[in-house]
Amino acid sequence: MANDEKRSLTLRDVSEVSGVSEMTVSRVLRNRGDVSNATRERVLRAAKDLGYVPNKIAGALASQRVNLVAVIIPSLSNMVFPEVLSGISQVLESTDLQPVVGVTDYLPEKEEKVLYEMLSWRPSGVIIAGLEHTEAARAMLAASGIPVVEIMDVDGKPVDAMVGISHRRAGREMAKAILKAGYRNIGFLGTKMPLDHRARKRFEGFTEALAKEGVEIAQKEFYSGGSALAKGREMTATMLEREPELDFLYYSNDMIGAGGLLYLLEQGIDVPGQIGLAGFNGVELLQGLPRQLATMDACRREIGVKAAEIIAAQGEGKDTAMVTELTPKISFGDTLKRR
Amino acid sequence: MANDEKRSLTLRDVSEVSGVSEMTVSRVLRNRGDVSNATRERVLRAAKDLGYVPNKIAGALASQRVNLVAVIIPSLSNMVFPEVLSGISQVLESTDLQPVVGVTDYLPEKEEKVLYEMLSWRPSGVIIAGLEHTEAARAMLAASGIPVVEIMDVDGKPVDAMVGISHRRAGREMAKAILKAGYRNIGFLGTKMPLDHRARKRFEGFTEALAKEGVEIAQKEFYSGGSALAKGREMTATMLEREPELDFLYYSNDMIGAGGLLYLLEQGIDVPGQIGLAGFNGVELLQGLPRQLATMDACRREIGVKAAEIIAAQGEGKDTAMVTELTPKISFGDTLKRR
DNA sequence: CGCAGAAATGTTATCGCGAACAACGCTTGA
DNA sequence: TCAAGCGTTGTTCGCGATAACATTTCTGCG
Repeated sequence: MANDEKRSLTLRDVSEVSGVSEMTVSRVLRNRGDVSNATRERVLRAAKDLGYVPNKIAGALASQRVNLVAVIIPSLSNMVFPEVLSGISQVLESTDLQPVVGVTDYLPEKEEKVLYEMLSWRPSGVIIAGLEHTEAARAMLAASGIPVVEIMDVDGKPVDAMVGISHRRAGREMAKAILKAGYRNIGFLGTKMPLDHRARKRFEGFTEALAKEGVEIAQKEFYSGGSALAKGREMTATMLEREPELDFLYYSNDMIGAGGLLYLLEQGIDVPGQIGLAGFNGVELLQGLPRQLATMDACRREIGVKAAEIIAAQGEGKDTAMVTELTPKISFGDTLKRR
Repeated sequence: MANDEKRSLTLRDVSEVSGVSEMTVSRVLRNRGDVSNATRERVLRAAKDLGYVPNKIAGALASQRVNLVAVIIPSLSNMVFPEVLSGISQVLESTDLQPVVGVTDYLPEKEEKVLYEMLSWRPSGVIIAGLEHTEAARAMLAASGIPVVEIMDVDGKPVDAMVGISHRRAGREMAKAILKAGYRNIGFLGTKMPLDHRARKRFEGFTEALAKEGVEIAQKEFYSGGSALAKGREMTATMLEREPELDFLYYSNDMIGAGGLLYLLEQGIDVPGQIGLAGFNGVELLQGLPRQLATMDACRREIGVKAAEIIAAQGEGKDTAMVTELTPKISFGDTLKRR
């Protein structure tokens, strides 16, 4: 069954064993073209006995086709991108395409490097998070000649196609809901965000909508690194110490929101009576919390699905919409009064 | 800067623009061999102007070398594997190797498929989670002729190298610690684990060590799917309803443990006085909980680091240890009495 | 039985790059 | 001035597969 040679097997080895030409072996293994059942079986048998695994490198070079889709995202360690990936995988599973993931750690230069690396494998498409890239990265994407889908965000101009939500609008909507519920003394807690453009846009939309009603954010607090849950806890404590009059806390993601929620409950503070809370993302984690945190679904899975569908469709020559804006819905949970 | 042709660029295009041979361009772009500064700069300039990205497919075929390391893991959506990955990436970053991730969803057939797919790209090494694979998968690994490191687990026989902890031992140690603290009426909560061999082994070690002291697990509960935090909560409620006399709950992972902890605290139950708790993995999340859950670190990052080091070393022809067993440490937290 | 047309199989020419070796040209010292 | 020596650049060939076309072997039907 196994083979112990140093040199790896080729079509030629299989063809010699099965007594047909390399071309026929190739046809059998790719299920393409007419091959009689007898030879097909003989070839499959030989391939299996030898433990032959086709060399896609050579195959790709010869056929000028690579069944890979580059997926470039900032991080795997929060809950958001794995869910996007799962949407992508689900769709691609029914095609012959395969996702390959690259992680950028929110660093533009690393993004550029990862992109270069992936493009050098000539994938069939690129799905990349965000609309902000280095100039070189944009140029590569534009020059690549393959379908490109920028995801998560629609506040900007895409190289090619984009699928996402408007984070500015998400921030605005949340602000409106908060104001409508009667809160006025609002604190914001988020990541240090020079490089997280989507968090920044939410923040901008949020402050903008507040300003329109003459409200200004009373307190801000930013973190970076560490356990988000713990950070949410700490930041909440710090902020309330500084400004006990706050009646609402808007967190830029659910994890720190959850940390804040746990802290407030521990302190015996009335949520949402005394203080209201809201996060962002709609992560699954929230379902296990003592109280349901108000949040806004970022449509992560759906974004992955749509993006993959675009790539798959373009692979088949079909035309597709260039911009797909999804609309997140507020979930009020138990931490944001309704009216 | 950008190029709009349909056909993608080749060395030839760059060579024509810069007026040297393709070989010289190749040398410049790979930083290999002697090239005068004048031509080097001319070539780099041309490549950049054209937006040329080398074709690694052709390069790999010609050089018979691929700088990819296949990393095959069951899931991305829990906290455990991303951390392993981060260890791997960190090490590989200082080499010219690059990880490529494949996900199996804990399904042996999918693992086999993913492995086949990855091997067909002729990577420089394979890092794969677990010691249990289909026979075909084992055969492929053995026949591949490249370094293979099986990770996470050392309770079994590896194809080649392995790095991990003994989950049987981890289960035993936790059992001992629990007994030593005086608990006797113990419940177990975990995943439905026919396919999660490591969870199964922990469970086996756990029951075995209890049995040695004449203790038997009083209640068991298994889940699958859904939000782990919420499941932990539900299962804990169910279990205590069925058997209020329990004085300890051992969870097969920290997420469900955290759900249980939150539930118990809400119910005003004295932890760890009335009921003790422990989980497994040592995930970062725990740091934000109201009380520190007892757990056992799975050495995830370190496993990734060691595995990557082995691959990197073998790439350079160095010999390495075939078995690396790491020893997890119990962290008592606030939910397991000390003696 | 014979021949058209389909089915099955083989042949040849790439694909884009890198390894190995060849050739070039400039410096240097006898 | 010229050969040796070295740094630099070019040529040839092949990596392992597939596309496109060529050829052979079956079929079926008049």
